[in-house]
Order: sequence, then structure tokens, then C-alpha cells
Amino acid sequence: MDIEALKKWFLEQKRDFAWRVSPTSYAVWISEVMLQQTRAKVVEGYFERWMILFPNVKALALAPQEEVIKAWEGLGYYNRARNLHLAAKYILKKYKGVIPDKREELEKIKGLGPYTVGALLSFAFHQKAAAVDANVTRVLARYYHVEEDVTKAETKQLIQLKTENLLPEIEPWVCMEALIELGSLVCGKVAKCIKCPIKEGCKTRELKSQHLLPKKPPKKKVELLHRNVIVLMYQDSVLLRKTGSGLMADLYEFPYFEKEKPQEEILLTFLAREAIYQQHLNVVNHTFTHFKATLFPSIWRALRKEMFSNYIWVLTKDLTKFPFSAGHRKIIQQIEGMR
DNA sequence: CATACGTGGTA
DNA sequence: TTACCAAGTAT
Repeated sequence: MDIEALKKWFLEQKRDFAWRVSPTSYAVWISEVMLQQTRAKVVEGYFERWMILFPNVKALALAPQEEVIKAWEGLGYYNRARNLHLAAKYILKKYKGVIPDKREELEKIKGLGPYTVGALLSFAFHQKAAAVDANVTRVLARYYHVEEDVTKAETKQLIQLKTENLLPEIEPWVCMEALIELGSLVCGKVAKCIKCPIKEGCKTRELKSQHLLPKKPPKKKVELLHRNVIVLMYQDSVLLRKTGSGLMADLYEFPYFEKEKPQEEILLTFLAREAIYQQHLNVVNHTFTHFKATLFPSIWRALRKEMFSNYIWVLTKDLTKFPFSAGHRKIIQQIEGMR
């Protein structure tokens, strides 16, 4: 592979992301976690806000969890935010807030997998380390015409090895990031081979079968959900609950139940006896992981301020201070629009 | 090793 | 409109 051509292309074409201006270990860590399964375009705003709110490991470690989750609101995969927070506390305690530069130590940190460890070693610590993500996988699978399922452990190892072998002794981190950028800007789902600095030698280009690689197994089918979402109000307050563990953990939500199998007996009984239906809001579509939920929100007026366990009454004007999933945030926008 | 975990852009 | 899936990790 023509590494020089790749580097030249990168230095000319790379995007000026904030985390590339001054790639400190903290900036690399935060940006790389944000970038997991997430487009760089989306990450930009979150990254800038985050660095102001939590400028270093210590600031993050000492922040209340709710502020951390709120800063992550809308990015998705909220486990990442929880793990960043846990990891910051761990790094503050164990390493006095200094992110370690050894692979074995990084591997023990929550939220750091093979890719992110490699990215830190390469971009922050300038070591000769491979950071193989979906971009690199796409580039190499095509360049070397790897036809095996790239989600298989064996294939991943092969790509990892090929990447390591590509890295030069001189400034390997530039080459590493160049491969990622190439996968993002040129060798995307639709390959723009005409612009590719390493098209010479790309086996898949010769075969004109770029669109077939890399090979992945079919995705799981989506599951449809239909949910009645209850916006129960009493004077200036509205009823919320914290989500359970797992999906959307640590977020807040309006109580809801599946249309097909209503549960929440206590709340339903209360609605029937001590609340008055006021109006419906617009239907909201919310897709997440392998679900496609249709939310049917409605506003109810409570006749008295019943206290439910695991629920809280919050002032309507304070709704935006709490972190919500994208679907429930769309409901809040409608409520805000009414005020 | 397969599955869960969000969101929004693209074709 | 549906299907795919983006700078992956945890279990």
C-alpha cells in the first residue's frame, strides 16, 4: 500500500474536528467514546459542550451523574456516559487523574474496548498501535479483498494484523487516522474510488465489487411497539419516572404502557378515578435499537397530587432540565410549544 | 459468541 | 419507505 500517498491525501483532505486541534489524552478519550457507533457530524456539538462542562478527568469525576447523563442526552447508547463517569472516578483515584498510556492499564477501564484503546495509544500517546473501526475494516476488507464475514473473531484478527503490518515506524498515528478518514470520506458504503489515494493495488476495485464488501450477517428484524404515553399534570407539575436498568437507563420518562398489554394498574386506576382526560398530543415515532415505537401521548389533569412510588412530580417549566430519550423529548417539545 | 444497546442520515 | 448502519463495548 502506498502509505506516502495516503498520508499526503490525509494532510490535504482531513476535516478539522475540535478533537484534532489539541489531541490530549482526555480529548481523545472523550471524542473516541462519543464516536463509537456515532457520526462525527453529530459528535462535534456534544464534544464542544462536554469539554466546557467537564474540561478534564477530575471535573468529570466530581460531577453529579445526572449532569453527565444530561450532557449526553440525545447521543444514544447511554451506557457510554455512565462508563465515562465511572472511568473518570477510577482514573482520578488510581492514577491521580492522569490517563495511563499502557495497553494493559487502558484495557481495565470501563468503556474502552480494542478500538478505543488503540485510538488512545495511537492518537494521544503516539505509539505504534492499530485502531480498527468500521472505517478501517471497510478499507482493508476491500483493499485486500477479504470476503469472510468481518464480524467473525477470526476475520477481525486478520484485519487487525494487516493494519498493524501497514503502520510505518515514522509517525504511525498519522497513517492510522488517515485510514479511518479514508474510510469515512472516500471508501464509504458507496466507494468513491476515483478520489482514492490507494486505488492502485486495491483488489476489490479491480474486481469492481466494492459494494459487496465488507460482508456482514443480516440484521435482526425490527419489532413494532405501540405505547400510550401519559402526561399527567397537576397545576404546574407533571408526573415522571426514572427508567429501569438496561434500555435508556438513568433517563427520565413519562409513564407509558403498551396498548396491547396495559400494566401499571395503580396509575391506570388513578387515571380512571381521579384524573380527567384533557387532550391528545401528536403521535411520535421513536426508533431505537431494534424497536420501532409509535407513541400516543395524551395530557391528563389529576384531581389531586397523588404520590406514586418510583415516580416524581416536577415543575413543567423544569422538564428540560432532566435527561430524556429522543421520543419523550419530542413530547416535551409539544408541551413547551403549548406554553 | 450472539445479542443488547440510540439516534438520525442516506439511498 | 424500508433497510442499512456510523470512529464499538459489555455481557
